[in-house]
Amino acid sequence: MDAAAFHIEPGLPEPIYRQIAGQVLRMVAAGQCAPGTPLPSVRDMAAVHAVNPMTVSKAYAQLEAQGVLERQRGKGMVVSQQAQGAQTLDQRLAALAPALRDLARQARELDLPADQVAQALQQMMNNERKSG
Amino acid sequence: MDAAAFHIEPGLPEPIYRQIAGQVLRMVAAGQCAPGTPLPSVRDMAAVHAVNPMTVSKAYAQLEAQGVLERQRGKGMVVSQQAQGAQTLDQRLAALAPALRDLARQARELDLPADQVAQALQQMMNNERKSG
Amino acid sequence: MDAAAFHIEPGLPEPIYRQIAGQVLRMVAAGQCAPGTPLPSVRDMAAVHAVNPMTVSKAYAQLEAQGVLERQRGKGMVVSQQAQGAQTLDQRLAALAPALRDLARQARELDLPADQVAQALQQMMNNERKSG
Amino acid sequence: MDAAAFHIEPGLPEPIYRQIAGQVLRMVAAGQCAPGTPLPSVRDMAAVHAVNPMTVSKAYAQLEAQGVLERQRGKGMVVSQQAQGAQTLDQRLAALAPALRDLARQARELDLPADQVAQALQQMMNNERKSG
DNA sequence: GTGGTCTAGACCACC
DNA sequence: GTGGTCTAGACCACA
Repeated sequence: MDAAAFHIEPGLPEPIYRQIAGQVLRMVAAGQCAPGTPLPSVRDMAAVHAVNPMTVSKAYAQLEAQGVLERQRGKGMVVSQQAQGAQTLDQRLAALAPALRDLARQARELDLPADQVAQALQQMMNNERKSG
Repeated sequence: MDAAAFHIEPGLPEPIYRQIAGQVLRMVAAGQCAPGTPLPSVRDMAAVHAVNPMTVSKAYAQLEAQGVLERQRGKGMVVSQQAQGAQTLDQRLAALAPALRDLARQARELDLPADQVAQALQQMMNNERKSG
Repeated sequence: MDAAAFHIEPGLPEPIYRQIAGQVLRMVAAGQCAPGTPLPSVRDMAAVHAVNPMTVSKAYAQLEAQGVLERQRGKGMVVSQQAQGAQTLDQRLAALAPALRDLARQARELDLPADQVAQALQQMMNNERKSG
Repeated sequence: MDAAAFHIEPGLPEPIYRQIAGQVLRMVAAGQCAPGTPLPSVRDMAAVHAVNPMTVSKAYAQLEAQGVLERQRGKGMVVSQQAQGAQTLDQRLAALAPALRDLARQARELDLPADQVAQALQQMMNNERKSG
């Protein structure tokens, strides 16, 4: 897992440390990084994204407390052995549910038809897969 | 526009005053309240949702600064004449785009197939239409 | 003194009733209306400027309390006999002093040279005399 | 930019938070503080001027919404990169125009000669430069 | 250390 | 009746 693989946007309402933690969480859940996979060092991550090292450290510490990461003395953080990676599709969909619910509420307030919104989302995901 | 028509959830990461402002914004954009429509008084809104009047006032003040609301001195707030209400479907979809983009990114990180996510969203919107 | 001679702008930070009272005060001080001169009726003033009659009434009441206006039963308000009209130029300049002080502070914060500001003000007054 | 550089007067009709915002605006426009310049912390400003922190915060929030200030999370507010600082003399004069117009109207209602008023203003500005 | 949010309550200004 | 302003103080989130 390279530091450059992360996408961080300061100025977003979501705090930086949570952006980092969220991405790690989701990538682990998707099975994109097996137990034992090393994470970018705090120093690297901070340098690459021009962010305060304490911010990166906070994200890692939180993930460690959740049991998603493990600290290997002298080596840094790695994905925990007990991290439940490669979850089923349903489990991962469930993880997305709150965000979906919030979006659905906003769409309804905008009086948008369900199929149009779903279609727009699908297109956006396909485009991102190609470009991003 | 009745105070009870608003849905406020404390404890959400999104601050209350922004929840209110967001809902007004979307309802105006959807054309659900034409220019001149009066808003619930600060005191009513605060009482109905068990919230501090200042919190409601903050939402209104922000919308006034954006030109969405107008203050009628001694009477209350109304939807501004120059507020761009009843926007086209495309405009409203565009207003939802940032939220869609964010969701798409999360879904991709969870390695979820686009059609599945879109389908889940559509179902959720249909269910909300019945219940909510 | 005709109702149309007044210039009222809602939406200005200065409250409407004070705009009215201020104009009467200054016009009396300038000797533009002698003691006994009748003022526009509350009803007329309110109709002409699309303002709440209570707002006009409040301005008049305040001026009456200051001794600038008198209520003549059945006839309406007139400029008071004891109103000190036609003040000297120095007196009238003194009345303008607070506003001048505030403007001077703003100009200083904008780092504007005194002569330029004074010149701009003089031009603006001359132009207004022609047009307004 | 030091907190002591600000001049706040409670009891003035202009609310305190607007006094602060106005001064920042004018100082930025005058180029007295370049983009990136840090502002006094909310707490400092509040303490120095014996004002509630929320009042200062309100001024800053409003300026941030206008794009004049930027929030550096965890650090404080700085003058925005996109803030249009160091405006030309004409631009700054234009910023003063509404205030000038209002003053001109009052002076005209007092039937004061333009040159006398302009002279009084110029003297006041020169005196302030010495003392203030 | 920084700013943000919210509360409770007071007082004012306007219509 | 309406909203606006300010205070005092608590608690949170971020870096």
